[in-house]
Amino acid sequence: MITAMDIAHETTRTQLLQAAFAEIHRHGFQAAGLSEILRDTGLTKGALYHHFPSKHALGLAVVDEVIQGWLAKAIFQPLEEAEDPYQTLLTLLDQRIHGMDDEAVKWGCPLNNLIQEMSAVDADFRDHLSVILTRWQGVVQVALTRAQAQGRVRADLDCEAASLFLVAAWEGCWGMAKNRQSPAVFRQCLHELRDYVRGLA
Amino acid sequence: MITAMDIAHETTRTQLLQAAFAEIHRHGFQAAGLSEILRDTGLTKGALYHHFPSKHALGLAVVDEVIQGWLAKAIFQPLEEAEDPYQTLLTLLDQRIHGMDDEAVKWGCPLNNLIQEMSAVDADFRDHLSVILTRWQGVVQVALTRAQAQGRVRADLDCEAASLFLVAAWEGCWGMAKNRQSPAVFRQCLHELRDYVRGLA
DNA sequence: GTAATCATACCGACCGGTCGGTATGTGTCA
DNA sequence: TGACACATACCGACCGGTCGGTATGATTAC
Repeated sequence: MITAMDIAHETTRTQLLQAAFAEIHRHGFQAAGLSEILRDTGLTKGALYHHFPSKHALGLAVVDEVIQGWLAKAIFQPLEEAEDPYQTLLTLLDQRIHGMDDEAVKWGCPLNNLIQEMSAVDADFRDHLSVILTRWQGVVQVALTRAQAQGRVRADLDCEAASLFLVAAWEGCWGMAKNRQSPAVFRQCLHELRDYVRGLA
Repeated sequence: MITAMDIAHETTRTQLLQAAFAEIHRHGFQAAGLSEILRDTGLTKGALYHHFPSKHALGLAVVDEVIQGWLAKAIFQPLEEAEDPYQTLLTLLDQRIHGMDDEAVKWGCPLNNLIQEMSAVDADFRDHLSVILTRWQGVVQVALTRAQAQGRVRADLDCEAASLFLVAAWEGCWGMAKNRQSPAVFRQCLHELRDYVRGLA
C-alpha cells in the first residue's frame, strides 16, 4: 500500500536526486556542493542525510536512477523495440543533431562528464558507470547484429567493435562540442558519425 | 647572460610544472591539492607562489607548456613535417594502438580530462584548451588536404568535418578505455578509428 | 506512543592564499 | 676589492572560509 507518507518520501527523495543531478551536471561530482542542492530544493541537511547516508551514495543514486533512467527511456528502449534497428539508429542520431540547444552543449553529456571525472578516482563510480556504458554498447551491438540479419549492414562487420566505437565516438563528439561551446560543432561532428554508420551498410 | 640563479629559477619552476601536471592528471584541476604538489617536489608554498600568482595560473601554465608542448612534439610536428601525411596519420594511430600501457589508460588523456572538467566552469581554461584543440584539428585538416592533393584521399571529402570528427573520436576512445580501465578496449576502439581513416581513401 | 520525516546547530578537517622573514645572489661605486 | 643597496628565491606559520558530516530537536503520520 502506498501511503501519503510514501508519496512525500518519494517526492523529497526525487527532489534531492533531481537537484543533485543538476548540480553534478554543472560542477562535477567532487566540486558539487551539498549546500547548493539544499538551496535549490529548499530542504536541509537533515532531509538529505535521512534519505542518503553520504554524498557518495547520493552521487551513485544519481547515476543509477536519473542518468540510467533517462538513457533507458531515450535510447535503450527505442533501439530494443525497433523493428528496423538500423533505421532507428540513424533516427536517434538525427534527433540529436537537430534537437541540441546551447544549454545542453554548454554542460556536456552528464554521463561522459562523470566518466572522465570519476573513473580513475573512485571504483564505485567506475563500476556503476561501466554498467551503463556496457549496457549501451550491448544494446547497440544487438541492434547492429539484428540489422545484419536483415541484410541492412554488411555481413563481415564486427558488430562488437563497431558498437564500442560508436558509443566512444558519440561521447567524443559531446566533449568536442562542450569545449567549443557550440551546437554547430556538435552537429557537424555527429553528422560525420552518421556517415560512419551509413558506411556500415 | 644566464646566471646560476636563473638556472635554479628555471629548474624549480619546471619541477612545479611537472608535479602539478601529474597531480592534475590524477585528480583533475579542481581536486588537485597544492600540498600534494609541494610534497612531491619537496618545495613549499613560498616557492610556488613566487613562481605562480595563483593555483589558477599554475593550471593554465600546465596546459600551455606541459600539455601543449607534449602534443606539439608527439603529434603536431610529425604531421606537419610529413612528406606522406596520410601514412603518417595511420602510423600515429598505430603507435598509440601498440604503445599504450595500463597506467596511461588508467588516468586517461590529460587534455581530454581537463576539457571535460573545466570547459563549462572556467572561461580561461576553456580558451587555452580550445587553442590546443583547434590547433590539433587544424594540423589534421591540413594533413588530410595535402593527402587529398596527393590523391590518397577521396576528392569529395570534407576535410574540415573529417578532422573535427577524428579528434573527437580520438578523445572518445580515451574516455571509453578510461572507464573500462582496459588497454584492450582502447586498442579495439582505436582500431575502428583507423578503419574509419582507411575509409577516407 | 513510536517510528518516520525533516529542521537546526554545530564540529573538525582541509584548502587556497597571505605574510613576515631569511638567505643568497647581483650591480654599483668608492 | 670590498662594502653597501637591492632584487631574487624560498621558507613556513598562519588565517578565513568552505565543506562533508553528525547529533539532537521538532513535527507528522499511523
